[in-house]
Amino acid sequence: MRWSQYFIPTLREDPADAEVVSHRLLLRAGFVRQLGAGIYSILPLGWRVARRAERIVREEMEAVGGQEFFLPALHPAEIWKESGRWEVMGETMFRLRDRKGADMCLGMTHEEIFTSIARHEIRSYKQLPQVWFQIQTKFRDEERPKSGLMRLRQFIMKDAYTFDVDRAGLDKSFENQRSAYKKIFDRCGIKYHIVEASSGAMGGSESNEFMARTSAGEDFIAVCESCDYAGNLEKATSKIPAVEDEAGPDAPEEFPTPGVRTIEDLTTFPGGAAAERQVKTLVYVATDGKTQEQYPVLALLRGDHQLHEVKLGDSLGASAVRPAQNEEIVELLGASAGSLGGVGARDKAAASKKSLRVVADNSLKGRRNMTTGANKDDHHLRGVGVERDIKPDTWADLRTVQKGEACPNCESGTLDIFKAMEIGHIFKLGTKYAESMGATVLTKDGKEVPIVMGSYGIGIERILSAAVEQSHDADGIVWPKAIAPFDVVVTVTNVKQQEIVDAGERLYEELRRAGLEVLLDDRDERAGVKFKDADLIGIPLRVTVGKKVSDGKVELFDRATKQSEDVGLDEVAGRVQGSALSGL
RNA sequence: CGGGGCGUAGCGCAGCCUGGUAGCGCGUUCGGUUCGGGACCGAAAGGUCGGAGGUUCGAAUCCUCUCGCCCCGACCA
Repeated sequence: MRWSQYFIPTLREDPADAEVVSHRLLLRAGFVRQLGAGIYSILPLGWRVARRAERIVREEMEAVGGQEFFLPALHPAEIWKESGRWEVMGETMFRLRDRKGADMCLGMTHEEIFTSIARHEIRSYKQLPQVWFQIQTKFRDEERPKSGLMRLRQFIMKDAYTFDVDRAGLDKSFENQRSAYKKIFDRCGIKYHIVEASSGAMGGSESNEFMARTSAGEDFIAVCESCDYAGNLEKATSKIPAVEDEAGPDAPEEFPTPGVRTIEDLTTFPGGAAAERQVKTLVYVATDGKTQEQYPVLALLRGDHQLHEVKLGDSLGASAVRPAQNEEIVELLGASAGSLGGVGARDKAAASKKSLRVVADNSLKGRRNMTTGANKDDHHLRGVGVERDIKPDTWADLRTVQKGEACPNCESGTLDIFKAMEIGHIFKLGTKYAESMGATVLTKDGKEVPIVMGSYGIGIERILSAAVEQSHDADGIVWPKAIAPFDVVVTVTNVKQQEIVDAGERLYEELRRAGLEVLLDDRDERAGVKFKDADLIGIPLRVTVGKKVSDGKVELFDRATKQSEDVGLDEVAGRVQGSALSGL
């Protein structure tokens, strides 16, 4: 490609609307342009990168038996009504009507469509397993599109689905996908962590997220510094030292605590208790995942621990949880936040005809002689035994892991916590869709069973964002070699000097013949402008053809290290080729 | 959806408070000098001031409505 003819609209100044690095650089370097909130046009340079990423994805999918489909983005409502997700997806689904008034939607994902193909065509265990995938545009009316290409309303996704006759088959398919994903992100030059994730109310027994570390990420993950343990904060656990309690009184004792509202207040109040000797009592309202009924929940934690709301929701099988309003709390327990406790809470709630669920964090197991609110304003109880006096309905992991705590998986490691963005997610779906949509096969012994499915996604644009987030400097993008828009840029420093131009042209041809993707900067611009632009768009290698050609030399410049070296014209092609193929 | 901010030339912004013929920088075009890290001089083109309605002799500026975008929060397979 000749730069003079190629469309690379670089911007000298930062676009006002771009906040995060990847957004800013992709815009400035001419890879994308915004059309609307969460809707982007991908320009030629950006499309080259996307196509290279897709190619890697395709190769690795095919390597584990994946067969590529191309499914519609426009779906009739019926199929979504069958799986029950026409309602579940709510406002996130783009909906429209055709000329006859029939409900339609734009696909957010393709479980339904693939399942419908499977149920019509797959009848026997002999046809399984199947691994199907596509690279397709997805539409999601996100409440808040943001951060450039990170949260889009229209985006390209590789979605794969596996179909197996039983759980064991699914486990194997899942493992195949997992290893394919590793290869994909390794090849793309993205550093990632595989974390255990909450599969939410959508069902599915197990899911792994592939998370790329970046401050622009939307999730927090906890990662062990010495072993390979990693978890999304909504799932991560840690080992914490146990607290030894002295034996307390035989029954809780109430005592007045005027003005005490917080855990902190009580630690300094005469006759109070240290935070780890208190029971923190939080009131939530949960929405049941199946019946959609709302009910109150008491979440109990150690005083110095923080609740993680997703964990609470998961422990209840709830589709949503929210903190209760103060009026609701008073109605339920007869006291305001600051004086709440689990002792007798169920009875108080029953008096107002509410059924209350009490969930306690695992760290409260066996604890006694603790202090907590008395459900009476300005009063607390001491000498409370959690099992003896509160009797929680459920024990669960509710607390938010903190940086520096001990790894739950190894002996010596501690956890680091940082932000990351989700670039891939693999799920064991099980039989959820097969059952609701009637996709069954006959087993060896003639039994009809639902197909066991897995679902696996990768956001293509997110590969671009993650790569830029992780690999850039003050001058611009530094593309990983495997997905760079070009392998090398040949910069002709002065197009008015024939000798330089001729040498550049010859080199351009030679490199192309060697099978490389080459960009020839043949623009009538000053050398400085060309260097700045080349740095900005992030081509891994630059060959500068300048005055030294009269000595038979050009300059080889490494974008990542900024090292340059004089190389003889006869050996450049070999050097460039070697470097371009050297992977990361 | 709640809170905040912003829509003025291709891009980045000023002008608005206190109404009176729309400006700056970058970019673009032409001429010249320059030519290895975003050159310089000179000339020029380019704007229904997001849209609609209103107040006024007169609206980018004041008022009402509306559309769009960004950020924070909530939300999120």
